[in-house]
Formats: sequence, structure tokens, C-alpha cells
Amino acid sequence: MRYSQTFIPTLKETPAEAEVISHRLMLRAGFIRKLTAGVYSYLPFGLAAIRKVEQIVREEMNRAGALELLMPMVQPADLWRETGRYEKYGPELLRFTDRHDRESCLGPTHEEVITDLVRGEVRSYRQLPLNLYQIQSKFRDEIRPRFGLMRGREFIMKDAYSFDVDDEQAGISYQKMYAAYQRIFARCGLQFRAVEADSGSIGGSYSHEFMVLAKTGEDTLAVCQHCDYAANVEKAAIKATADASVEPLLALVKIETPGKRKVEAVCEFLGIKSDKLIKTLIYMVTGGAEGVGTAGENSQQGYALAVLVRGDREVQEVKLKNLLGAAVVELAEDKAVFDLTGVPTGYLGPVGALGLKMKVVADFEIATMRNCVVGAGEKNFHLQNVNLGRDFEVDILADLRQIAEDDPCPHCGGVLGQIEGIEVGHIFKLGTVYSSPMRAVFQDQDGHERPMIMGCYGIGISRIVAAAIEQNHDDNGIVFPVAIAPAQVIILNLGLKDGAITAVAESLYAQLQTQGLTVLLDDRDERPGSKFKDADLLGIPFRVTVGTRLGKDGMIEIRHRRDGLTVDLAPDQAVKYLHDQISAALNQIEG
RNA sequence: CGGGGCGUAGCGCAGUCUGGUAGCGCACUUGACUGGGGGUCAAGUGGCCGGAGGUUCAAAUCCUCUCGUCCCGACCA
Repeated sequence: MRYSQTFIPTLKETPAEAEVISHRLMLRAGFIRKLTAGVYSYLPFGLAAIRKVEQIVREEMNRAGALELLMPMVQPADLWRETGRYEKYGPELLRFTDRHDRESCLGPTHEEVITDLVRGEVRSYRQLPLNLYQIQSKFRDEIRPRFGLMRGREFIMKDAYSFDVDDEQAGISYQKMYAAYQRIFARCGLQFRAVEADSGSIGGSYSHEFMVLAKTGEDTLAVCQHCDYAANVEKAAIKATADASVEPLLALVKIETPGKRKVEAVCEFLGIKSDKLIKTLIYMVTGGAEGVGTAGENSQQGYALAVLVRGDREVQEVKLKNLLGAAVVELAEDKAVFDLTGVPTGYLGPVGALGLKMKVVADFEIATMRNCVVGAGEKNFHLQNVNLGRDFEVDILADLRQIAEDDPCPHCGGVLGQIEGIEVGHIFKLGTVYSSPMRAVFQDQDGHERPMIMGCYGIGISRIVAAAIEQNHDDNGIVFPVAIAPAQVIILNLGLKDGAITAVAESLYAQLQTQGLTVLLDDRDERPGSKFKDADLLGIPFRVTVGTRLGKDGMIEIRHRRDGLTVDLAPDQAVKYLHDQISAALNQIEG
């Protein structure tokens, strides 16, 4: 690439719309431009980085035996109805009708399409296993797109789907993908961690997320400091504590607590710690499974549910959702709470009439508490010395709260830490969630018809580039890992009008390309300062400066972007030096 | 979906409170000088002040409505 012939519109100033570092730098470096909310054009240099990532993903998927294909982005609604997801998926699924009034949607993921494809072609166990993948733009109509490529509505994703004859084989497919993912992210030069995860709207039995560790991460991970346990806090299980409090039960007391609604205020007023208080939260649940909602109410319309957790704990809504089999759970608004219960928020409690109005579910921890404080179910009053079993009952006890830093590791009991991460990959064991309703079946050796056992495996290609920048930058710009840099070397010609300097720069450019390196030759008629600044901003790992020094001592300068290490070499040594450096960087990661 | 911010030249912003000739920096064009960390000087180009309606002699500025965009929240009583 010759800089003068390419299109890399760098910006000196940061556009006002960008908040996080990767977004800012990608705009400034001329990688992306926004078309509309959450939708970006990839400019040539940004695309080059994306292509590098794609290539690594391709190589590792192929190595793991997966086969590339490409599926349509526009999908018929009827296909989604077969699995019920046309109704369940929610507003993230962009729906529209075509000129014939056929209902359609833009594919946010492709389980239905791939399952439809495979069920039409695969009849026999002899044709399995099968793992098919594609790299394609996806569209999800996110509530709130943000952070540039980190959470766009349109984004590039690699999605793979495996089909196996039985659970054991499916486990092998899953493990192959797990290993391939480890290699992919390592090769990309990322610091990452695989964690246990919730399977979300995709469904299925278990899954792992691959998280790039970065402060701007949207997910929080619970990581054991002793064993190798790591999980998304949405998922991190908490064991029911066996040892209940042994305090003697005290007599129930009603206390006036005027204006004290918040946990903090109540605790301060009563002189207790928040771990003596039970919060009563009202949730609105939609799409819930039968038997959990209030009798007589249609679960499609939603129902209210009371959730109890200790005062200093937080409800983990994903756990709640999973417990209920619900599509959506959301905290009821103050007005709705009053309309339902006749009690203003802040004074709700499980004692008395609440249980008649709605089901009450509680976190396990509630069962271990004695002589607690709860809202009295009456404005400006709380109850003290409340006890489960004596003063109130709950319908379900379950693991409902979010894991906290003081919780022990669920595996080894060790100390847990919490860190932030950016989800760049997610693998799911699906089982027959799609193959059963869609009748993707085959005949086994005995001639029996059986549903295929599926898995699915996603990687956010465009997000990887953003995550890599979050993890690799400094005050001057991006610091790309060699493997995914849009160019490995940039040559600065600082003497355009000097025949000798230009000749050396051109010669190096040609020779490095012959070595198979990707090179950007800055042949623009710009001042040296601008060239240095742009080279830093773009994050190219190696910078070769050919300037006046050549005439003085015959040397050119090579600078490492990451650590600023500078070496002066004669031009004929530079090619080997760079080739060796880059090979070493790539091989070290590739293993 | 709630709360807040912002829409004025390609980008970053001032001007809006208190109505009266649309500005600054960067970028861009031309020329000269300059040439190893975003240079200097000179001369230029570029704006339906997001859109619609209203008030007024007069609107970027006041009023109403819209559209876009960004941030926060949707984690708690």
C-alpha cells in the first residue's frame, strides 16, 4: 500500500460522539465512519484489520474441521416460527414485510437457517458429524448501541454450527471448538479468559464465553484466585449456605419508620446492618412458564412476582429469568407496585397479604436469616424480628442473587475476584433445542430416527478489533498486536525530493513485500511530524524511517511501536531484521 | 423505554441568556519559505445555524412541534 494512493482519513481531533478509547481511536485513525446509530462503514485500513482477524479465524476453524459456507441475511418469519423464536426473540429482531406482504427478518443469528439446510440434506449417521460456519454481517436492533464497534447494531460475526449423532460426539465437537477458540484469541495477541456463561436467548444446556480482559468491558466476571473457576456473574452459581443463624427467635415488632424507604435509610434509622434486612422487590414477568405465575392470569400478558433478597444483595435478573423460564423480567415501576399492592415502594414486605396477591420467591440466603427487618406492607412502617416459617412463607427458594466478592468460589471455596471483560466469543451446547422442533433427524445404525445434537459457536470479528484496541493503546494511538495489524511495517520516506532516500525507501518497500510482509509506504508530501503522528496513531508495529540520516551515516531507523525500542541499521540489514522480528512475533503466539 | 446533553463550514467549538451584517481553531485550495514529532507567512474556498410551524419590522437567538445523535439509567424500594 502506498499511503498517497490509499484512503486513511486520520483526524487530529477526537469526534465528540466517541467516548471509549477504541471508538475514538478507530475514528481518528480513519478505520470506521458512522452511517447511523450503531452502523458503521469499514474504511480500507479498518477493513484490513478485520480481514486479518477473519483470516486467523478461518484458518483455525478449518484446522478444527469446520467448513465455510455463506447463508442469507434475510430470513422468512415462518422459519423462526418453527422454533417459536419469532415470538420470543423480542425487539432486537428487525422484522419487515416484503412487497408480497411476506413477513421477514434480518438474521441476528442463523440457527434456524442452518438447521433447515441440514435437515434437508442429512439423512444418515454416516453424514455426521458436520460443522458449518460463516463469516457475515449480522443485524441486531440493540436497545442502545454504543461504544462504536463494541456494541453496534450491525456487526461482523463468525458463527458455526455443529451436528452430531449423540451427546458424547457433540461434546467432542464442543471441545474442538473450545480448543480452536483458545488458539484464535491467543493468535490475535489478546489477553483473554474463558468463563462459564448463561446461554441466554440462544438456548441450550451449557456454554462458555471468551472474554477479553479490559476495563471497558460490559460484563463482570467472577474469577477464583485459587482454582481455575471463572464465570460470568450472570451465571456464577452460589451454593445454598447450610449453616443458618442460630439466634433465638424474638417477638415480632412493628416500628414507625417515617420516610425511610431506601435500605440505607432504614438501616441507619434502626441502627442495623443491611444484612439484617430483607428487600422485597416486585418484578413484572412476561412469557413465564406455567405454574409459576399467579393462577388465572395469562402469562403472555405478564404477571407480578415478589422477589426477596438480603438488603446488601442484588437480584441477578438472568438467574430469575432462567428460574421462571420467562422471556422478560423487569422491576415494576413505583406506580405499578402501588396499584398492585396498595403499598408504596420502600414499605413492602412478605408478611401478611402480599402472598395472596402474587407468588413470592426468595434467594436461598433468606432461609439462613433470623430476626430480620422487612417493610410492614404499610406506609411508614417496618417490621422487626421477622422470621421465615414463623411470620411468612415463600413459594420458591432458589439461587437468585448476584455473586459478591465475599462469596466463596463455588468449586473450591477459595477467594473470588471480579474483573471486567469484553465478550468476543461464545460457545453453546444446544442439544436438540432446534433440531427437535425443526425435525432435523437422521437414521442411526439401527435404523432408528433420532434428532441431531447441535452446538453453536460465535465470534464477534469486528468486536475483536475494538477489544484489541481497548487492550493495546497508548497516548499516541493504537498499538496493534502484530498478528492483526492492518500493516506490519510502515516506511516513512522523509526525503521525497531526495533521490537516494526515495530509492532506499522504494527498494525496502519492494523487498519487504517480497518477503510476504504487509507494508504501508508513507510517500505523502507531508512534513515529518505528521508522518510520525499518523504512524503512531495507526498502531503499525514496526516503523522504518528513511531520512537525512542516510546521507550522513548510511543508516535507517527501525522503531518498535509497542515499547519504543529503536535500532539503527544499514538498509540491507533491515529486511532480514524485520522479517525475523515479525516471524518471531507470529510464531510465538501461534505456538 | 425513562432522565440528561448536544445539533452553527469536513472536524472541534464560540455566538443563543439580553433578537439586529454568522465567527474562531484545525482541515481544504493557491503561492512562498520550510523539511526528523501535527511548521511559518500571505491570499482564498466553504454554512437553508438539523427540520417544520409560530411570534416579530427583524429569529442561529424567543415559543410549539418534530427528527437525529450522544451519555446515564433500566441494579433494587
